[in-house]
Amino acid sequence: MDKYIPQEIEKKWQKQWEEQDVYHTEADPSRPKYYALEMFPYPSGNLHMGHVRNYSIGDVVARFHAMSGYNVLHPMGFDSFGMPAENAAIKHGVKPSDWTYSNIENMIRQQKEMGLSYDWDRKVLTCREDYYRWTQWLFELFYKRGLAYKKKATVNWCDTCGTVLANEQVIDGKCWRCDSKVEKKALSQWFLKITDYADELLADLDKLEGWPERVKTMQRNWIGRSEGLEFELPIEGMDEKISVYTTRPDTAYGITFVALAAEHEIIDKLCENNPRAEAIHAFIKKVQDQSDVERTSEASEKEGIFTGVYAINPFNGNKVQLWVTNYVLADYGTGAVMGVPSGDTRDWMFAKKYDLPIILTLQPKDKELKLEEMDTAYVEHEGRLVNSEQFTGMDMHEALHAIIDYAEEKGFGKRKVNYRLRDWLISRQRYWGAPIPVINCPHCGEVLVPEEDLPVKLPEDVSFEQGVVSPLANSESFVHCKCPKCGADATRETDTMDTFICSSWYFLRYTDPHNTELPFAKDKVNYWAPVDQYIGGIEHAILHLLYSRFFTKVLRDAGLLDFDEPFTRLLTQGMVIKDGSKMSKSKGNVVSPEEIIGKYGADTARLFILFAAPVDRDLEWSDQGVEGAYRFLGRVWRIMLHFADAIKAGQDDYDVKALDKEEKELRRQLHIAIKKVTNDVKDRFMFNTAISTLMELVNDLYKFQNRELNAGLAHETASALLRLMAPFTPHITEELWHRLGFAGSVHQQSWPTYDEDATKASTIEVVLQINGKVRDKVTIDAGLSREAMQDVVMQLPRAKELTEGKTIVKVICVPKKLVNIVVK
RNA sequence: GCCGGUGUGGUGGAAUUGGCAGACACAGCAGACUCAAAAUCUGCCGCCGUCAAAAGCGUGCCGGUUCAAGUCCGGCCACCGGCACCA
Repeated sequence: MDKYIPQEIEKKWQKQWEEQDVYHTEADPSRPKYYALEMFPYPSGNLHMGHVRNYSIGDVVARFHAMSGYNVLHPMGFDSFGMPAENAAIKHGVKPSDWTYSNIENMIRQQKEMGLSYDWDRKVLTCREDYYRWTQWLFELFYKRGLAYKKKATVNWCDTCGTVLANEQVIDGKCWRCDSKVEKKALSQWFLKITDYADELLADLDKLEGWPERVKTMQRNWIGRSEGLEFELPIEGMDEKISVYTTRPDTAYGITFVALAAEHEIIDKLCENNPRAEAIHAFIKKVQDQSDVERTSEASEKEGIFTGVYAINPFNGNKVQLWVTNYVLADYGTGAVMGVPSGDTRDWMFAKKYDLPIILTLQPKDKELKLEEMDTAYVEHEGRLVNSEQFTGMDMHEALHAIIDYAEEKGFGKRKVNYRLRDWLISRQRYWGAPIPVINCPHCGEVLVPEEDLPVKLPEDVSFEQGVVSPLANSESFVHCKCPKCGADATRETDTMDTFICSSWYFLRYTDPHNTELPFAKDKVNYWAPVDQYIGGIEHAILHLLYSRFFTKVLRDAGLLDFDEPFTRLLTQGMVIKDGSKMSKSKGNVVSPEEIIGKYGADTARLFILFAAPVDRDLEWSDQGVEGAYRFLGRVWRIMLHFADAIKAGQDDYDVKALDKEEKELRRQLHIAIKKVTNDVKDRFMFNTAISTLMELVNDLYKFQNRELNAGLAHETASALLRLMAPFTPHITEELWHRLGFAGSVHQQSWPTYDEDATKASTIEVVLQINGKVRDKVTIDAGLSREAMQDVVMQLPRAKELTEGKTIVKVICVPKKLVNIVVK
């Protein structure tokens, strides 16, 4: 008998599928569509196991839906702008484009070796002119809609990367890519106004039922919406007011000071003719010399300096001190905070340190607080107000709203919603990215490059050297240009866009990848998108997934598409772990996909990775586990060929009544397996249990290896088994499909269906329980009534023995499952 | 601190609606085949106990609801992830 040699059959079928273009897709409004998408990779040069896992999952989803009758879009591309290409240029003197394209070529070869069902004709590379032209076009669309603007701001600077970073790209004060410490710099940079969409980005998370809870939670945290009151305190002796924001207006009668951020603009005015001015400026300098990390760390002490100036609490007319502090954030709320020591832990500590007064305004129900006995603030959201004039005695929640109403009525405050989310900084001082299509004219100011002049191409006369910031600024041919409006000599923007812009719309481009008139045609995008199932790593929970949602909403408002959310369902796969930690070169625990595929074949690699753990959990790599997957495929191979004659002789239509008892049971297991695998793949994404079901079915088939098997049943079983396995292991199933005489490609067959009646057994096993403990089992006729079943079980010797001399309190009978006798 | 997730044999994991805990696989042990080995096929495999059985124990911990709890409720613990001086 032929041996299973994956290397031969995989090559053969990959070639044939490619030649016959079997994965080509066209939009077809008469058919239901399914868009399955894996996050496109950065072209680092080689696939790693995380990729293999990602694509294996996606391929099962895509192939399953294709077999289930959907018109499936399953594309692949490369997120091919970015720093590593530039680093390669600096280190090895290769052009970023050459480095990138050769990496892409190698990775596509590896992806093809996996046997993935991509429509390669739709390949999207973000670094190609035919793509970044539309990235620039979209930037201009944002600009025209008032959503792209340039401003001078304190931004995050990574010196190692020689560029700025978005807030989302700063993780624990460090650069998301190179892990080096992020500094603050004041620069004029481009931003996208994602905050305009904060409310919708938050609210629509509730619509995303197919998203993991933790991803939605992360986005909620990141957006950080809060509701409260913004109100003004007049400054004593000056014609100025200071605005503060609070989520606890119910504590407003307890204000004893106001804390200002060191950067607050009113400080200059407060310092005029102020004997303390010098000390105040010295304090501010000290604060600003601290890094962001130091400043915001839990450990750093809250410090401040009294300005000598007082503000008036508009609620009760109290005089309160104005302090400059190191703990109030300049860019959140108003940059000034009301200080209520009795109701806020930080304010309490601050007041204790500088001996500021404390007023209690809230009493809990179950105990009575006394200021002199308290050693921290009372921060619970529960209780009744005290010392709060007309609001005294009111419940805290009621008072919160009543006090806002009062402030609005009196005209010194208003309801306000604040967000933690900041606008998206998109300028990057790097070469290998999409140039920002703006020209700076000495007369006209900032001017968009006319649409017909797009793309603004990356120049070739660029030298890459260590430490050079903004390579484009050093390119003569790039910088100098004419103003499109007035024709005067002008200069170009020399920053490129954050690569997260490129990846915020690539999934839309797949729907119409060759369009030269628009980024995508509306009918095509509306047919294919939104993505039905998106699959990728949790590391993109905020960055890419939030940005893509933002883009989708803006493009909807611009009329380019008709849906609100880009990804209907999201699956965040777990990491691939070896010896307890993520595979990485530095840890030396990397297993190369190429090696595994070379040794065992792609089918084994895919099967193992899908079987070893549920898709959303981390997966511990096991060489022995891979062996096990390979063994299973060998078992399938042998048992299928063992029954080859019967399978070929059998027909789709055969006399099921002619089957003997064992054969009937095999057929029953087959139909149970079809039901279970379908359910696991379609609704639950439980590929590990789907595969275990297939293994059980194969085990059942082995019970027949030393006896005859009905040809009709052999045929039915092989046909269904190969189709059930096809999405997981596309090559071996295709090979066996042909060898066993089935027509066409297994991948173009319809998904097997099951006969509910065929899954039913004629006899069932029921359990005898005494006081909830299993004491015996008995096989009964499946057709027995509840009463008859109970009688049979009650008559069991074990039942009699164990109830003898005891009182039967109760008998619970669960049809077809168990009888529980409760005795005393 | 707030939010989310996870916790089951030697190991990865299963148990979908409260109804036989441990499917499937890895590792291990044994048998068949073989001169032998590999490969393959078959069987055993939670702990304790027993010649074998029975009984008992067992899903992070404590308690509760229920005839019945891995699953529901209350209270903890540990680990992982996110947010955090956001007023």
